[in-house]
Amino acid sequence: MVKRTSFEHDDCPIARSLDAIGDWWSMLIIREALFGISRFGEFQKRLGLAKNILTMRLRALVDQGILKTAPASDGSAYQEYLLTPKGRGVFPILVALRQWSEEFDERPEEIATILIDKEKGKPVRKLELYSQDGRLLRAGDTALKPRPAGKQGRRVTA
Amino acid sequence: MVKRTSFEHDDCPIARSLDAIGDWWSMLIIREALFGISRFGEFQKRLGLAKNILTMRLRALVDQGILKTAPASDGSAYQEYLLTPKGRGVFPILVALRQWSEEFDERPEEIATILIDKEKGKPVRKLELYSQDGRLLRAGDTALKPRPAGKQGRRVTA
DNA sequence: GCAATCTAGTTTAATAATGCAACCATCGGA
DNA sequence: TCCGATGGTTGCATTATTAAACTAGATTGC
Repeated sequence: MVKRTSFEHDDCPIARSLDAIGDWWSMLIIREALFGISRFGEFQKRLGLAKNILTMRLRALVDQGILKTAPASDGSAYQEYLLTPKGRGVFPILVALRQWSEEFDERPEEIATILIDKEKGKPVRKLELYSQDGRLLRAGDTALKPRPAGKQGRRVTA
Repeated sequence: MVKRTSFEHDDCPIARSLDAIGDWWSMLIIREALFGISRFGEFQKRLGLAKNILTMRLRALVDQGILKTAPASDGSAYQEYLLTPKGRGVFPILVALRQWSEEFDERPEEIATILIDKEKGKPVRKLELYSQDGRLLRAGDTALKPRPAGKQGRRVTA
């Protein structure tokens, strides 16, 4: 059985996130949604994906509480797809992906857009990870600790 | 997963990142690598993926400059896979994925690990996005600007 | 020095996930 | 009522992913 292995029940939070939004289209759909896209047709036109795939992705995102459907809003009798707080919470992930590309892509000149802050119109800073007492942390400065309460499998996957 | 439409030449940096590392396994391979895993067999054992897929993923990651192969190191005559700076640059993306799961997962009690800073042993802060003058930015506070068309200027690596 | 085993793959066959195109249903307007 | 747009669904061909079997060189045991 081939069964695209699901990470839904993995105890690694990264795997769990990937299970939810770790495919090519879901992230891009959320990206569009963050820019205000809400209609089926708009998603389809801007992303250029097959409609059946879009149908499935939207349904999955709704099922997971990342999007919610609302009955119309602009007069038309159709529905629209709106981000929930969980969906808006994906924003930092998208920023991280964007910044990685900006920093390491071999042809950054092909990147068409820059993320700026609306108020000043200047590029945003790089996302950075800090300790609770304010030190800048890099990968090597961090470690994983088993989650305290509860006892469950020890498959400590990084 | 069919003709897996490639985003390689898309001008959106998010799409470009996803094209490079946006599949389940690549991210998880990099996650393991960040924790020091470097051998084929170790990756295979810890991730439980098919070996042929691992072969292809490792090769793709090497081709993209995310991993590099080094001839042995622990004595054995085999090779190992080491992260390049580009590979280590994925760290914030993984942190973002982890934190999204921690914040929004429906069964957070199933998450086995917590990311702490080594020095103090305390959980890290949440990744946050700041403007150049230090204001905390949310999705709605940002916008996209076309990249200043132009010369070969160095780019937004800030 | 020979067999057993470990490592790092490749090959194969089956199955599951896409992509594309065509089809269907509903709504609003003329 | 007919027409076009929106929001899907269905079929079919293509491709990806998988588990499992197989290979070949390196290492270990004896």
